[in-house]
Amino acid sequence: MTQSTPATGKEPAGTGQSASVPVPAAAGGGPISHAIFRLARLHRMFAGQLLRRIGLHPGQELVMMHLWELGPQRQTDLVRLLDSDAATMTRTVQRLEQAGFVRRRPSPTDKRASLIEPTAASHALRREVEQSWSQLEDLVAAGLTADERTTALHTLERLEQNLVQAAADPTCAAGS
Amino acid sequence: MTQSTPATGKEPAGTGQSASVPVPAAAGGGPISHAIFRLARLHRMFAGQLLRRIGLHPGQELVMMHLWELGPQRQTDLVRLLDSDAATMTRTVQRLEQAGFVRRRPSPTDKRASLIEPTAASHALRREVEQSWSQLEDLVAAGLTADERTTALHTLERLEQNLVQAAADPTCAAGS
DNA sequence: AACCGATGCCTGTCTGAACAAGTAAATATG
DNA sequence: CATATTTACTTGTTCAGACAGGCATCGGTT
Repeated sequence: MTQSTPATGKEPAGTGQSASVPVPAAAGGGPISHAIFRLARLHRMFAGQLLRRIGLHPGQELVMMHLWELGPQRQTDLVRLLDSDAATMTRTVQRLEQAGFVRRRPSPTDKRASLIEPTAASHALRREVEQSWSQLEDLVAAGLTADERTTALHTLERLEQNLVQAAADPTCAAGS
Repeated sequence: MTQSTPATGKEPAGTGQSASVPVPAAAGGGPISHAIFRLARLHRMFAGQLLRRIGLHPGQELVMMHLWELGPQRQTDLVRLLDSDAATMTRTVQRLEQAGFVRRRPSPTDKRASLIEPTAASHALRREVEQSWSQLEDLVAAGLTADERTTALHTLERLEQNLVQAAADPTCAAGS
């Protein structure tokens, strides 16, 4: 019971939450956290359903987008670009390779590394992927004016920046 | 939609993104989606690190919070409360049981169901879990006034509502 | 009573994500 | 040149989440 009631006097149960958004008091201690959690979940679910149609799993499309745009990359580069994990990238690339969307070529300058490049077959997906992203964006930002979208984006980035800073801050308990 | 028109758009620069937020043009087609994605990722990571200290994995704490608050529940109830999956719940409960945080008791009225209840040992975690949630909330909303927090919460809920509505909307391509 | 659909739960499979550990090559250092 | 150290990648393990399928029970109907 940190602050179950925001100072602004918002009725907890009265926030017009639809039935599909169960907000038991369990989450009262972190309303924003809980909202992020739910939004992220829904968002990911939608992304998954859009991607499923084009034969990709969530996460894979990001790899492909970077490859399409930047050309062949080493796995390390992809890891850095996506802020992902080397182990995850290894397996994701393996699955993309198995699915025929990427190919591996040994790096000419480094025997440890291999260059990942999109296959011709993959380019057929590019449009659909970009379209899906636009579609998702329209879904999530439906009914928002350009101004409101900008504001929403700022809000999200503000929250993100808080976490980014906290990660870099030594006082943070979650510091790596 | 179609505002993206990323076909030739080499116009990344724009939004003055900070250095720690790699926003290659790949995400230009869905800035809000991308922001949600990144925020969620960071947020989850922090939650994971906070929870790790108290021996729980992300997701498990939600189950426990509901059990602490509502008392013994059937798995189906937990699934509905968390808007989760029956299969996932089965395994999550198994792990919580194995970890000694919950116990299973056959339902007196339904031979199919069992009641999941928190163990005495689990109650020792309750405070820490709630504290972690507060801590996470403070991290993610650091530097925001009460007003700004309310606004941020509204923004998140607005986006969520858009997705919820889209899910219910027959015109939605992502309909089940 | 017999049937049948709905419900509660479980298992298998596949995916991403994270952590730990290990291999091989490149690079720096002695 | 020989030895560390760093880098690139792989593998193993564990977890959540989603989907498909299966089994037992419950309920309502016939």
